[in-house]
Amino acid sequence: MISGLSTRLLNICISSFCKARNLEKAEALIMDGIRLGYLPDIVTYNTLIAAYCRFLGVDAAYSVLDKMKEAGIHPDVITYNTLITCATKKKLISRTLDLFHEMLESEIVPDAWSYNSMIHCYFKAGRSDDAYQIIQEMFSRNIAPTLATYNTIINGLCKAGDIGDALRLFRKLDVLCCPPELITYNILIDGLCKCGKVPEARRVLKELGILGYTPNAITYTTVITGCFRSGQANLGVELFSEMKHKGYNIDAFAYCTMISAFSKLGMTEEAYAYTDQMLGCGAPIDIVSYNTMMNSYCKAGDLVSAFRLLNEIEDGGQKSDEYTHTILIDGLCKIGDVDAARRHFRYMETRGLGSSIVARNCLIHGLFKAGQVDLAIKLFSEMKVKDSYTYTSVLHGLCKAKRFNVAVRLLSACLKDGVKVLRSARRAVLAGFRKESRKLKSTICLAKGLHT
DNA sequence: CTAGGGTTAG
Repeated sequence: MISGLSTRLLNICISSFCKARNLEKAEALIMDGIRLGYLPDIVTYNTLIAAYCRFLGVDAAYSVLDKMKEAGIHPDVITYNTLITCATKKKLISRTLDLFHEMLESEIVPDAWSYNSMIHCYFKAGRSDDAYQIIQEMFSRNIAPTLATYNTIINGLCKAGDIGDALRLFRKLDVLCCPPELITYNILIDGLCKCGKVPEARRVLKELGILGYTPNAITYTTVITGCFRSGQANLGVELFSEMKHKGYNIDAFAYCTMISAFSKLGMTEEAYAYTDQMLGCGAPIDIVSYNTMMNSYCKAGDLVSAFRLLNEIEDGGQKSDEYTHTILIDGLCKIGDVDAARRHFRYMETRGLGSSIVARNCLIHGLFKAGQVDLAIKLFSEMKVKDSYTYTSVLHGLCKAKRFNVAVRLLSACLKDGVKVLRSARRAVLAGFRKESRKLKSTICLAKGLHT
């Protein structure tokens, strides 16, 4: 009894150290506890695993799971849910699936949380059909869906472009005994904005107010992004100052919303003004904020400032990511320095980020633009995974280089494999090929004429 | 231990 109580107290202390990111202290406390005879329990380990997931990633967290098993404590459904959620957050799809299977093999019965995470995982991976299958499985196993389940599905449907189904499910929530909450409204508003239905989003916003919900900072930034996307920059700016005026916490999220919106419009001055505000307000600057600032510098052609930020990131002990380097590579290509872009891509590879399809797409585009056709084709043929951006860039590039025969063959391969290619690329290839054929025909006619 | 806002390419 006393031992149980003490372990519980120990767990509370460990939890607060974990929240403060002080994992060394947390582990030292576990060791102290063991010395005093208070053995860590499942809660201790789950707390530690959650902290490892948050700060060090799923691999590090998994090593705690091994230690836990060595100590004779069996992982439970919460242990696996924690790991699964972490893997999904990091977009490690196959890792998520492996963990789910491992959980089943360990005879741990998945609960609603597990299923919610799996649904989220499949939607995030763009695998809607697999998500539906998991939902089916959840129902057939009589696991009651929660509001989080419906929120996850509505979000997934929105992201998959299925706004109609998302709205239908949303309207059914009361009947399903899961009345929507603010988070549900935020999901729906974002989904509506992202598919261009800003007026509907504003209707939902109004409905939210009528029902007595108060929009939070997330609601605001979501609507602001929607305004900019629909060409209503003024309204976006207005809402931002309203947000400030009403005392909402203006954090890096809010500032980055404005910075990236103005960057997209090519309005450098405004983007820089919000950057100054962000840096001046003392909010912590995370990697996404750095990437946002770098992007605005790159869009303005100021690569010197962008690289200065890269040094700042690395000196400050933060880790640059795929976005960071892709932004730089694209920036270098846009100012015409493809050699530097290639060098930076090699640097990116040394950082273990070389598999980035977006970075490769940018580089291919830049190489074609700079007339380095053979290098572009080499990079293209080396790519293991290609997408519709890859093919569109390559088709445009081949047309620019007047290699219409290759382009036609590639285009027909795309059509056969169901790869979506921008209409502009399809038209360029066909127009070029027709023109080329006409030229060829007239040359043949001319040659025939000369010989007869 | 899940679900929502800000970062990249045609």
